Amino acid sequence: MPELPEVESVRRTLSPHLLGRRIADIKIYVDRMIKHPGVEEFTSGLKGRVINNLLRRGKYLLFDLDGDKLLVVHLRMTGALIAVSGTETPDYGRIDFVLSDGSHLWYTDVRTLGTLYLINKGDTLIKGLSSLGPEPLTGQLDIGYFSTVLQKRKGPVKGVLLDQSAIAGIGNIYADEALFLAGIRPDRKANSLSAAEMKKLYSAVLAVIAQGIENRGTTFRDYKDGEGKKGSNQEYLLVYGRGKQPCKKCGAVIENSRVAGRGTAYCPACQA
DNA sequence: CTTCGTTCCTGGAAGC
DNA sequence: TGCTTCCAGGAACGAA
Repeated sequence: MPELPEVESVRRTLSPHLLGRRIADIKIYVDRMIKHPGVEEFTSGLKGRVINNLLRRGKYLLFDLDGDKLLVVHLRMTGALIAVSGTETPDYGRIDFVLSDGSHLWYTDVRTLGTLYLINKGDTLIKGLSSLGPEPLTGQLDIGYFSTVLQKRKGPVKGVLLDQSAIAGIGNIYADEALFLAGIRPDRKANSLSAAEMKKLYSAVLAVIAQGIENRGTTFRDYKDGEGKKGSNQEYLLVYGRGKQPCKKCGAVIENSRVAGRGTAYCPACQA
């Protein structure tokens, strides 16, 4: 599942293939992922635009186009954007962006849950994008804000980490990993954390995100970067996907549970 | 305002 | 072996 580190890895690997290129044509094979505007206007609005920059906000990829337009892509669960130099169609290819140099940018998606939008810069019609919380790792997310948000919430702390309007970019993998690193149970009420625990969790969030980017993302099932390559962070996961296996720190059996509506893995001995 | 349940979608794994 | 059922989960949405 592409979370902040995966989307950032896509941005970095894709950029050299796209910047300065013009979108010559678009072929859409699954209409329902185009959320705004209609498929016709989406296609005509993109044709001829130059990709000036590729940006990321939370889990959203933002293609900065000429004419003050933004192509916004959210990969959701199984989406991928892959630069392809030849004419071959990748597996599960859903949208084909034909570029001015003859290369292709393919949007692939097994489950077709991803979303694409073409908007004007400054538009706020994508609610999930305009209501995003602060970005970790760029100094936007500070400990004061983080503590205040946790103190205000009565639900499980994991739910706050997953809430994109509270903090941008954290998904199920990095939430579980951060909570393990901080030694905090995922189902603890957010407002029950001590100041020391909040600080520990804050540092853990920054650490797991940084490590994820350094390892070019976690390929648990489907994730691939902009060149179709897998990440390596899955080799370093401590709890996610490790249910019923021994904890790498203490040897206790990692437990699977359900917190905030998500599958959750944690160590009952290391996390309190 | 928060919180929770439902929905979307496909393929792989588990169960019978 | 082959069929059916369940599960993976990010975000939008409606309801409490």
